[in-house]
Amino acid sequence: MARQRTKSGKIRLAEVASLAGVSLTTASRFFRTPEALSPGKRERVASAADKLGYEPDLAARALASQRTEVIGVLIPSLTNNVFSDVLRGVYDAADGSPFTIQLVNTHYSVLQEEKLLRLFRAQRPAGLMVTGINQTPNSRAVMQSMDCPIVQIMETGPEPIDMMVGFSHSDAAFSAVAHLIAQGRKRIGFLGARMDPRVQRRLEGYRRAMKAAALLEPRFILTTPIPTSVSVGGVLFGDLLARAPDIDAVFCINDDIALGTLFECQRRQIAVPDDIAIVGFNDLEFMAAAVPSLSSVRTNRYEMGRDAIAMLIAAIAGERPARPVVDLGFELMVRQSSMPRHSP
Amino acid sequence: MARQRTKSGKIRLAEVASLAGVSLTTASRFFRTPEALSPGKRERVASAADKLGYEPDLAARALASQRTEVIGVLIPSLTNNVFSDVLRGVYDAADGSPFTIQLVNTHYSVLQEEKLLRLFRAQRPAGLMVTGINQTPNSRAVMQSMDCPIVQIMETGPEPIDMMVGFSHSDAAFSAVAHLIAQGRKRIGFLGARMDPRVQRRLEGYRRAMKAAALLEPRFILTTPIPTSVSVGGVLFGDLLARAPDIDAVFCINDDIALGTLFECQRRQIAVPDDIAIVGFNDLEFMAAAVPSLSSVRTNRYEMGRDAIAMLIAAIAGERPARPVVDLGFELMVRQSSMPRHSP
DNA sequence: CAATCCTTTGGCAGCGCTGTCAATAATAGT
DNA sequence: ACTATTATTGACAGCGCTGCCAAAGGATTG
Repeated sequence: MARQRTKSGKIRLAEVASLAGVSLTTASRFFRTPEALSPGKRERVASAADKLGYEPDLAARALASQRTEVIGVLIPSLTNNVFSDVLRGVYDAADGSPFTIQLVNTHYSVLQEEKLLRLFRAQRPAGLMVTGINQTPNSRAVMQSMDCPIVQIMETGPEPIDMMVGFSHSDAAFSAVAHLIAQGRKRIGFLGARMDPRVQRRLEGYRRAMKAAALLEPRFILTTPIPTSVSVGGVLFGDLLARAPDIDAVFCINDDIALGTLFECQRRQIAVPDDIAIVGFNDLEFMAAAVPSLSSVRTNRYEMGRDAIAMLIAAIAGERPARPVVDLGFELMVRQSSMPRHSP
Repeated sequence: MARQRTKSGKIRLAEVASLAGVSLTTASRFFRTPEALSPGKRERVASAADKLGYEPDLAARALASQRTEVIGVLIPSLTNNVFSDVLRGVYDAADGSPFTIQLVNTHYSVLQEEKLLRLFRAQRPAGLMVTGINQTPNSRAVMQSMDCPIVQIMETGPEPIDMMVGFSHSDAAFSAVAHLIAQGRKRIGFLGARMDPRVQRRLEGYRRAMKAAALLEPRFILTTPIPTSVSVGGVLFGDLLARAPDIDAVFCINDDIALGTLFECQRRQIAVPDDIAIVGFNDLEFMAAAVPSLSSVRTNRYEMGRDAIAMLIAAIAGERPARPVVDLGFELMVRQSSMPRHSP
């Protein structure tokens, strides 16, 4: 009898086939197109595979079929807890599917992104998920040549490479600032850090809302390229106050900055919302628990990751979505920090 | 001339070889053992590969060599922001190496862990990183049969499967509670959620410290199986207060719970630290920024992920560490929330 | 100068699986 | 009953690369 077992003791498909009394081809077919097998053989291959504890060799499969079951995921940062929610959705959606997530970190660098895309292309992924819509022409070209479904997440915009699931950061910021204006706030600060493309668009939304109310003043806007954190939020707020002591509200580009601002207010005995109103962005869990509770713009991060991967998996199976661009929207969560002032 | 280019237009190694004027074997050797090539050929293969933009086919390589350059990483949760720091270290350490991280989520389930380990084994990873030390006998058996370096992280303990990098959660908790006792606190609550093995050991450390001071009382201990969050922290603290209104300090199993406790104190006008001292665990960034700043036990999560992967990569290269178990320790960060009371 | 050893190179047989095509069996149509 | 289809199955040739072994030089040694 010919060699059945591989050197390493691993069970090969040939062994399953011979135990089931079928050809290698039929055994292989059991895993690819089980419906093409007669019920009898299907059953026999299944039980043989089960009895032997067969696990397919993915490398051999990938080589022979020229396809993989890998979904490449490009994320700009692992630090940012926004992405940890997205990733939860990503992994949850991939769970139970045959697909494997291959996560890589671009560190907010478009060159790194280009390099990683080339690397992915060489491995023929089944699908690809990329963050944002600001890919370089080179990156777009690489993706276009990849012949696998691709989904862009976090934002929506014109000219999707393939599919998109996100929301309008500009509109979300606009609505937050419009809310503050509606509450009677006039001198609304903007606190931004690590000014990535999405944050830039939030700034754009802020500008649009302020300009519409004829309240826009450059001195209200304070940004820094350094990464965000709660401490940075406190420092930024302090700096803003030094520059524009008359502000009566701040829109923070994320919740860490907002929490840092709240702490700084507590430290300086500034009453929130009576002296200063605060609105954050993302609506992390702690915003509702803070004292006072902090207003924020809820974004659907988990759903974004989950739906993006689900769309990808469907597209890999040939089911193109009806609409390739999905806008998950946002919701303004108004809490104590941006409520009307107590009457004096 | 024989087929050079693969159907998909991908450049194969044979093409590089012929452009460089060497045999396929030599070209292959350039990527495996470049030092075995004569400088001249090495140079020619390098420039040919570069000119053609050659990217190796990893599936073919894996199949032929019976090895992969994949490091499997098993993490129990993607929600827990403790792990996002670990993962940052993991990905940073893998960056620049030929190794690829394959991340999977066990959802705190040992059965899931077992299943995932079997799946990994079938793909012959180059190395493996698993969380914690509470693997089932089955899981240990699978790992032992895997013939690749394995590192356990988050904790230290006896009988490493192979290597370990972590710290003693029990000692860390002990030192936090001992600190509170040293500050004159007598009725110290314990707030725990999602009681995973590491949290259990923190409880053990708390018990040890309290018992040593003859202060241990069951009513001080409040735990819940539900996942942690800031809100849950607030609720737990409220419940603890209802049960033991006389407590003068709380040790929280993580910083989210601690922050929730602080907020709940603010809500109830309980003075921190005068009425209640608070100590958290992990020392997330916001702890220092809170008002009052919150004491915590600093754990080296980033370093844990980074060092674990570095050890793995070294071990794959044949460089076994001098000591297979690395204790990264912890540091008690004493801040305002556990300072002495103001004199009355 | 021959014998020996080391360095460098190439030929070749797979790695475990899938895609293609042909063969056969079963079913339907006339 | 006989042919046309369709449903099942199997044989076989690779997928692109590496590991092994042998060959060819070159250097070294006695």
